[in-house]
Formats: sequence, C-alpha cells, structure tokens
Amino acid sequence: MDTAVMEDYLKVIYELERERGPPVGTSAIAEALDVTAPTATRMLEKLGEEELLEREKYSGVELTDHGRTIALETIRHHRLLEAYLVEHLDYEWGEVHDEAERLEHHISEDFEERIASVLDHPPVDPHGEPIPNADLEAPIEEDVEPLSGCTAGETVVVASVREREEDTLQYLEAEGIVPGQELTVAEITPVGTYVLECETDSRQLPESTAERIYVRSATADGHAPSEEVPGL
Amino acid sequence: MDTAVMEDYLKVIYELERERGPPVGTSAIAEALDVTAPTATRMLEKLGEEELLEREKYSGVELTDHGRTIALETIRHHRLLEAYLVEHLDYEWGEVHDEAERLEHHISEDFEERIASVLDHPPVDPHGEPIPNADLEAPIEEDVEPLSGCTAGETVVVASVREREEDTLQYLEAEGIVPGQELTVAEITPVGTYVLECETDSRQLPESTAERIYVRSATADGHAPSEEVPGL
DNA sequence: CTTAAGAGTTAGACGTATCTAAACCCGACC
DNA sequence: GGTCGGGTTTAGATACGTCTAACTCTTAAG
Repeated sequence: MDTAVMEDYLKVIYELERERGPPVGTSAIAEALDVTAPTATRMLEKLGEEELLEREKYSGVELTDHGRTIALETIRHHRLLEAYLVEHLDYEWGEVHDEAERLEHHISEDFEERIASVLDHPPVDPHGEPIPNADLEAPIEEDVEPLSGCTAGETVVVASVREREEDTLQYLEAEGIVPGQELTVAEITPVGTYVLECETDSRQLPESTAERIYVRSATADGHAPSEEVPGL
Repeated sequence: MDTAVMEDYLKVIYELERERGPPVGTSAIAEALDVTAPTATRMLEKLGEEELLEREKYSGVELTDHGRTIALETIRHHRLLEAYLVEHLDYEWGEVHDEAERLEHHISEDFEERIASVLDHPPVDPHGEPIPNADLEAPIEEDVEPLSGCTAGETVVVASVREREEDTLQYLEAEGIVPGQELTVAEITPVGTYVLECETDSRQLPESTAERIYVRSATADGHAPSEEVPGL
C-alpha cells in the first residue's frame, strides 16, 4: 500500500537523484520535505523494506525501478495538473504548484487520462519540466545546465524554471524569463549578479535564482521546441 | 484543525439530519462511513470537544452552526466537482461520485471559486442535489418526497436521484429517469414494484430504488426543468 | 416491574507519521 | 592514528484514526 506521504518521499528522492545523483542522503530528503532527520530515517527504513529503494545505512538511498515508477506517476500527476490548471482554469504560472502538490495524490488514473487527453498530451508543464508519459519511463533529460553555470557572453534558451516561490515566479514571468525565451548572459558581476539580455532589454538576477533556471545552448539551426510550452 | 476524516463525519451527519432529522445515532454514522461503532463514538467525542456538534451520550448528536458550515463547505466542493467532471471532463453521471469524494477534501478555496465560475454557478449538481452557495447557508430544501412515498396515479417530476451505486445510476440514465423528468406512477404492485410512465414508455423500479429517487409534484403548467430550483 | 435485546461506550491495542533527546558512525584534520 | 563534528540512527513519546472485546445504558416486551 502506498500513501500520499510515501509518494512525497519517492518524488523528492527522484528529484534529488536527478540533480545530484544517487545516493541521496537522509538530511537532504528531510530538508526537502520539511521534516526532521529521524523522521526521514524511519520512513526510508520502511520504503527500503517495501523495496521501493535500496538503502545503505549511514550513506544514503537510491530508488529501485519500482520506487522510480511510483515517483514518476506522482510527477506525471503533478505536471499534468499544473498544465491543466493553467490551460483550463486560468491559473497563473506561479499559482499552480501548491494546488497540484495536494491534488496529485488523490486523482484517479481515469482523471489523469482525461486531463492528459483534453490537453492533447503535452510534453512539458508550464515550468518547462518534462511530463513523464503514461508508460512511466523516465523522461529523456535534455542537455541542460543551470544558468548559474554559464559564462559571460553565452547565448542560451530557457528550458525550465525549477523555482517554487510564487512571488519569484511571478516576477520572472513579468520579466519574460519563461521556458523558450532566448537570452544572452551579458555579464556576471563579482557579487554574483547575472546580467541578462533578452531581445533589447536587460534584466538582472541573483545567483540563487540563476541556479534554478535551466538552459540549453541556443542552437544555430534552432529546432526550437520552445513554442510547445503551454499557457504563457 | 480539521481533517479529511472529520469532514466526512460532518458531511454524513448533515445528510442524516436532512433525511431523518436530529439527533443522529452513532451506528447510523458508523454504517454510513463504513467504520465500527466504537470508532464513530471516539470521533464524535472529539467533534463534540471541538464544538462542531452537540452530543448527548447514549442518544445522538446534532451539528452546531460551525459544524454545519464545514459540512456545507465539503458538500459544496463535492457537488461542484461532480458538475465540473460531467461538464468539462466528459464523465458519465454515475462515474463522478468516487472521484469527487476524494478530491473534495483537497481543493483550495481558489479552486472552488474557479470551477464555480467556469460552470457559471450552477444551482444543482448532476444528480439534482442543490449546491450550497459560497456563503454556506443551508440551501432551502425543495418540497420533495421519495418516489416510494407516492401513490398510484400521481404525476411527479424527478428532483434528485440520491443513489451512489454506479451501475444503478447508469441504468436510470438509460431509462431516462434523471432530474427534470416528468413521470406518472401507473401502478404499485403488491411486491413493491413501481410502474412508471414517462412520455409513452413505461419502466419499473423496485422499492429500494424508488426510495432514493426524490420527486416534487408536477406543476399545473406542465414541464418543470431542474433549473427552477429556488435559492440562487 | 423485570429483563433481554440492541444501541452505545469504555478499554486496550495497532499502524502511520511525526517529534525531541541522546547515542552512534565516519571521514577529515591535525 | 586519535579525535572532533556533522550527519545518521536509536529510543521513547505524541496525535490520529482505526480495530476487537467487554461492559453499560435504554427501551420495549412480557
């Protein structure tokens, strides 16, 4: 039996594996879920017993195929919901996360299929993150890097914005920093401010935000999948 | 703090008060929620402490205003969701109950408002039950009675179908027994079969089903659509 | 007026998910 | 190669919602 809480653990483990690679440590998980380390330890023990992950004491955990499938199911629900809320219920970019976070654990497979269908099976959510397909294979990760890893002079295209803070997202949208947007890193100041040029305007972002904006290099021949992003 | 479980208790108490009047007994609640009587006792104690209901030991409970408001909020969520699923996600009449039952506890006020708005604030759900308005006053109950309380010869209009069984609902829909339908009780057989005439056809229902179909008397000027429900 | 049946409650337990406090492991630094 | 500190785990407690078993209250029948 898997519960909403278990799904949350598996989901954040998946995301942490994606960002930093396995094994994932207890306190990273605890922090992401806003629980204490002992709580996370307990839960990881249980997930290990249910063979949703492999656990090496004092070292960390790594998802099994079964655990990964549940994580992807949850992520699929989340991202489809985000896309649906934006497309059909007029939500703003920044408003969808919390709503989707609660609903993702409670929708049926039937509901999932129906919203996927009315959305015409979108490949990405409003933040540019790939939506796992119904087979729940791990989506092929695009070759992206955080904006904070770019050097001055590079021209890149925003792939996804992995930010959860509503105010920040609203600001980024207003500034035009959304999936598909091409921008050039004009300068990185000694205090870590990223000066960006989109079209003719210029914007600045602190490093902490640049870390959560993932970009791909602007291809000369441009196979621009950018327009596929729904709802902006 | 109110939980999904507490909302379920308050909701069924509201419904039982509506059907049989207060006070509502422990085992009626336990049966409706598919838990044991001691479990219900425990929960009722707690709901009493939180002043969501008045409790008289060994006798029963009755909702306070606060408890009733929470019940109505939950019912509003449920019925709006049912309406939304039918209108916008192509669900059948009989399929919506379980989905709404899970989601009703997890949608935000914002979500509630948005679906109410895209539905244009419908007064009733797909089963003909009134949807409490955003102020959460108890909806004015139409003057309805169960079909099982009718006598042969009466002509009535279906107000609501308080059936949850999916197969039964599907059957009733196919037979045209839906809110707004006018029908005449042609005969009630000694074994409790209700013979009904809608337009030219005739259908039969067992008493157990007739008990869950609520009707109002057919108005003199004939066809009364369900949209005439008072209160909004 | 007594009593038996049925409704309701109390008592004790379990599983999930959480916490704090305390103990433990391990790798990095002298 | 000790030791110190940060990350991890163990231990014990709490809250919620559920169960079974046993007890109690109410009421209606005789």
